[in-house]
Amino acid sequence: MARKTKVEAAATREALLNAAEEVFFAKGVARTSLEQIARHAGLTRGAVYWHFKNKGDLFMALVEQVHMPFQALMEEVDKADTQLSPLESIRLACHAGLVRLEQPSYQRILSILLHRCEFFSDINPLEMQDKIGNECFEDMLDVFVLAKQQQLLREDLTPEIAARLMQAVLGGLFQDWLRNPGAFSISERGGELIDTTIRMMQR
Amino acid sequence: MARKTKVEAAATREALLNAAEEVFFAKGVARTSLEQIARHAGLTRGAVYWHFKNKGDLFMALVEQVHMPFQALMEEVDKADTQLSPLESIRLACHAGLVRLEQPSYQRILSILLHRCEFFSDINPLEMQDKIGNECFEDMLDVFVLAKQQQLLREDLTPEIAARLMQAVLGGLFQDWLRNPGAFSISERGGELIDTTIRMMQR
DNA sequence: ATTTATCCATACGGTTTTGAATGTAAATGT
DNA sequence: ACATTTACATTCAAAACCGTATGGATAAAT
Repeated sequence: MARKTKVEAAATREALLNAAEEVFFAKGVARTSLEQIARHAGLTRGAVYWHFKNKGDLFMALVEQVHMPFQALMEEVDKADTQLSPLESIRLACHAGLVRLEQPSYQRILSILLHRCEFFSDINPLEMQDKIGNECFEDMLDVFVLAKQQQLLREDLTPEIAARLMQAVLGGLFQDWLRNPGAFSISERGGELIDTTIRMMQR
Repeated sequence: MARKTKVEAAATREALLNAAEEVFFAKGVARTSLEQIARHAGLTRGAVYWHFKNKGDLFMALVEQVHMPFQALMEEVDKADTQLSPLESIRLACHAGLVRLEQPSYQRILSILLHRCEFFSDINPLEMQDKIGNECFEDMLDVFVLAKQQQLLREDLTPEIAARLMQAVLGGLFQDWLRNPGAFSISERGGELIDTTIRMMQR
């Protein structure tokens, strides 16, 4: 086979990632072979093993594309309006997250991570989910602590419980929606849930 | 091989189910072969294919063991105290559900269904999760409608949103806990979340 | 007391998938 | 201009797994 230029090589790498995303999403990770991914991209397994060590390596590369820390969302909304109350920051950051989720690539890759893969080789999706969840929790907790200090929370609500509640709502929402993304609009129904949750938390 | 008595045969079927539960939980459904399950039970694949059609059939038999409709929980708590308000019924039914989850067998099988299996053959775990979730939602919705009629809910809360919120909280909680059951006690932390959610919903 | 059906082990054939080895033509370095 | 990488395609050997077919001893039916 003829050698390609660097840009062409980068393009085939992208093509492989796109193909993996589509086939993983359609058939699940365990049931798709590297052969199927390569053929879907119009290539052969040789290309896959050139660009990636194995299936686990390819999977990791896919998931890294959607790493979206909660803090980044917070900074984004705080930059747009620097005078937001803590609870408003959280509310808007969640809304911004929902909008990102509607992007097809995010949706598919998160769906793969949550619902369409098991353990394999040295990859543990549950640990990855846990890490993402805990990171999100820590970031939210800091802001809820602020809200508590400013007396914005109900008296019977500690920052810890508020953060855990918010995390559970978001986690359950994602899970429900990613299972069946066509059933409802996540930005609409999710926004509703987030708004009422924040509203109920206020004193 | 010598023929066994009926009770012996039923015992080996149970042994196969238990072995499947343990190996599925430890390695995920896709990565475990029927050979591994059989050997774990001290048997061979012949026994598996005698008692079950294939891996999907075995999986279905496993999952059927943990079918726990929300309505059953409601009836259970309503039987214990027939004078409960709708919101108290929901709260106690959720608590009862958490207690069941702590039973190791429930925990393992639900963890398999949620986190440790993908599509395979003609089995679609996502559809099963969806069905369970919707069933739970419908049952809860009925009770929230009652609560609304009795003016027990905040004015800005419709029964639909209340039910969706509750479902999201429970779903996120299960997901978090099943990912890492040793991290915290679900009846404690989950009970806390449920209680505060119900409390916040009241007017 | 036979006969038959059951419960499971064993053996067989076939498919799928993997990782590595090898080939090769063009791009790139010098 | 030449040597060397690069970017894949192709081929190969090995392992894993499935579904079925077959065998065989005994419980159960008659």
